[in-house]
Amino acid sequence: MTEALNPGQKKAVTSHRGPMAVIAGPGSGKTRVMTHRIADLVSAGVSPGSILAITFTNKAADEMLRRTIALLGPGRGALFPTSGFLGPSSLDLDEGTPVLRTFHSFCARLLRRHLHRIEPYSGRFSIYDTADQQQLIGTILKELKLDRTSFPPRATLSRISHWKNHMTSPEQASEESTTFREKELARIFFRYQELLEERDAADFDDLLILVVRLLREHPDVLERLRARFEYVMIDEFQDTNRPQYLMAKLLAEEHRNLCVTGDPDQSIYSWRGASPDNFLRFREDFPEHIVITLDQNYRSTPQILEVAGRLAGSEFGERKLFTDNPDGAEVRVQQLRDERAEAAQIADHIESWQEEGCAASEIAILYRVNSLSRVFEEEFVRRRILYSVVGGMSFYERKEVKDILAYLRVARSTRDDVALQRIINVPARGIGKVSIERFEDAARDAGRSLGEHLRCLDGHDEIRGKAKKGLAQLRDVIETLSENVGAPLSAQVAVAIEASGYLSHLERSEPESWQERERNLEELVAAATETQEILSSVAARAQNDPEYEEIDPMSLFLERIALVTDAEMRTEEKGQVSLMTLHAAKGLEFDRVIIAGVEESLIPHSRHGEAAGVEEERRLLYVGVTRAREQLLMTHASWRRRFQEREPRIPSSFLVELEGTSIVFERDQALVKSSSTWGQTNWHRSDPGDDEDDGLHPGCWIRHEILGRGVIVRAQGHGASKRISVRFEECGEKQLVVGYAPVTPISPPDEEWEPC
DNA sequence: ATGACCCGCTTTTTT
DNA sequence: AGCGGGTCAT
Ligand SMILES: Nc1ncnc2c1ncn2[C@@H]1O[C@H](COP(=O)(O)OP(=O)(O)OP(=O)(O)O)[C@@H](O)[C@H]1O
Repeated sequence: MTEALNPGQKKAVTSHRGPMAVIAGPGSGKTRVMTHRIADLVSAGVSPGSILAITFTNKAADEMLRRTIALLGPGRGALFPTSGFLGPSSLDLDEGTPVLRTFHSFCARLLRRHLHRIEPYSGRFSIYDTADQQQLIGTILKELKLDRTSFPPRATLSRISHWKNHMTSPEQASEESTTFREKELARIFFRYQELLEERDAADFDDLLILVVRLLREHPDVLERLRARFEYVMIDEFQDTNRPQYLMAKLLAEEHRNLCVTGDPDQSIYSWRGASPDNFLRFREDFPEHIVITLDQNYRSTPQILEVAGRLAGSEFGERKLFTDNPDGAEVRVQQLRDERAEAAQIADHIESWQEEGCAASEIAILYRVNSLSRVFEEEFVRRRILYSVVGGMSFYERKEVKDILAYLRVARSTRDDVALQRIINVPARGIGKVSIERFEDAARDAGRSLGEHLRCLDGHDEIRGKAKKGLAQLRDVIETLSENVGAPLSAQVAVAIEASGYLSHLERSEPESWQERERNLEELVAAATETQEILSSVAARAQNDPEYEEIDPMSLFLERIALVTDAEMRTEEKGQVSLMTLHAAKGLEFDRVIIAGVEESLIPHSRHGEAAGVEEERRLLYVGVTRAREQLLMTHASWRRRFQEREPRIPSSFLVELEGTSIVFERDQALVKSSSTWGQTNWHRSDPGDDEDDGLHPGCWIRHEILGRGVIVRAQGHGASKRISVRFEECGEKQLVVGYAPVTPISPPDEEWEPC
């Protein structure tokens, strides 16, 4: 198998030693460089096992491994089996396989082996996901007597995560805090970290931070890893954070073979502590590095790139892209009446594209927030369009699945109190709020975890009667599960469902949906079986490796569930349209892309983080636009249902900036009617020079086709992109873009209508 | 003291 | 819609 490389790519692929940064725009072949470079290293005789390649998602890792094997050809590729996430469990061994993983999965695997060296953790540490974290915060708020309205768990966690991603310790956070609120947050942070340690648990941020600590505090581990991974590569470098960079630096600063690829213009995860400033740090720490820029786009038509370029504007995109690709269809922007009309229109497009012969798997619908997927799903089900939603509410986030997983976690570790709290009275065993509180207090006073305290239940009697019986019952269930830890994974899962009496609980408490939920549990058993099979085959292959060290299967099973989102596990079936957020679309490409809900307050989102601001929103749309190969369509609705209300919507301000490109703007027919200020002409009247009096000044009255009558309170800008704030009689103040909003100046209403 | 039931708030993006 | 927090019947 061979694939073309341009001179820049070739240089990047064949420069094996020394630091290198490949900085290039979308579709310029960065990912292709990564795969070819791995293959080239191996062809040059480098041991595959000495290559560490970090990708942004697990899916990208699998894909890269697959492509590398294909490049090497059947003889060579067979050298390293496709083991994916569950692959060889001990990273220090198995020289035959390159390690292709995300930072998080790489770290988790490393910590399984080495975390016992950091007090007070063990190699069986639990990984806490967002739900676990939130539960922990809930516990802490109760303990510190803070209320959840002033410290919403979500926001609290994001503050804590921000500190952690900047490697700020709770002590430092407390010192730096000036306001009362910040100080309280720092207190929560302190306790949060304390409890994680007590519970032998790591959250996602800890996985990274603990590895940095491990490498700093244990030189022998660092030495071994440096010797093992002689070539380090990182993809999507613009979206790495502090701990990730430190880790890369620690691994590579001696041999200096660090290759990073990325595109600052596609940096969209600053809210997670990521920053393209890592490129600057790289330049300082590896001053002898070479920079390779690629500026030819192989993916998209000139029409799509024109839109991308305009979106980038002068803000970014100094790396101008050019393409030799032939002209394609015009980029279109469609306005629809409401979200249902939008979904119907999109379904129409998909049907006609499929008739043209476009494969469903080459079509993607992208949106800013997951909640938008629902209306599409409903429409697609009705129209029998096959689709698959990437992300959103995943299988492993279902309540029933999380409950059973909690049983498995409790059986594995007496320190995992979040898991125990989750199932202490599920199914109901007569242990109520008050009993739980007493039990927790007693455990804390005794200096024990809940799990330990439950074990020696008979030794104390702060709880009696029904609740005590319930606790004893729970203890016995956990006992049964613990005795089973050696059994095959699927058997362990089955026993958890069985011993807990979960099925009858479901039937009792979920009269509507118990059947579906039961099916989910069956699927969980099946997932365990599958994991077991993969692990057995990995173990079989490693048999002649005397140093092969097996990590317990349940740890790996739970780890995979925590770190590999279910979208990534789902085997991609052909013939399905993909639905996902703009974030999830990063790094992917499709023949035809529809970006839905391109409306103000959605993109740019009304609650974008303050640090990165609207510019990150702009980059996000830029990422979405540049996913398309042949055809791009953006839609926006004039009305959108949110919660129970129907809200009027105005088009994204980013669309206004796209006037004057080859984009075709189309309005919903039902809205066109006869309004004189609304028409094609508006689209081309953005020149501030020929500003005629449009009758739209503060104090003037207007009529909006949908919103009714209102008075202008503010006006900004000129021509079609002029923005006005209008106080409507019916629905309060709204912002409108003159070029989009169907507004007509009217004379002020008669005085007699005014209240006197 | 427990648990069934109702109400109000919430929804940005994710490893 | 889904969860925590409240109320009320057992
Ligand atoms: N030298 C080349 N000749 C022809 N096609 C190429 C070349 N290099 C890359 N491509 C193709 O261009 C497309 C984009 O490449 P790739 O995904 O590697 O880009 P990228 O830089 O990683 O993009 P992004 O930053 O948007 O994720 C792919 O379909 C790839 O096969």
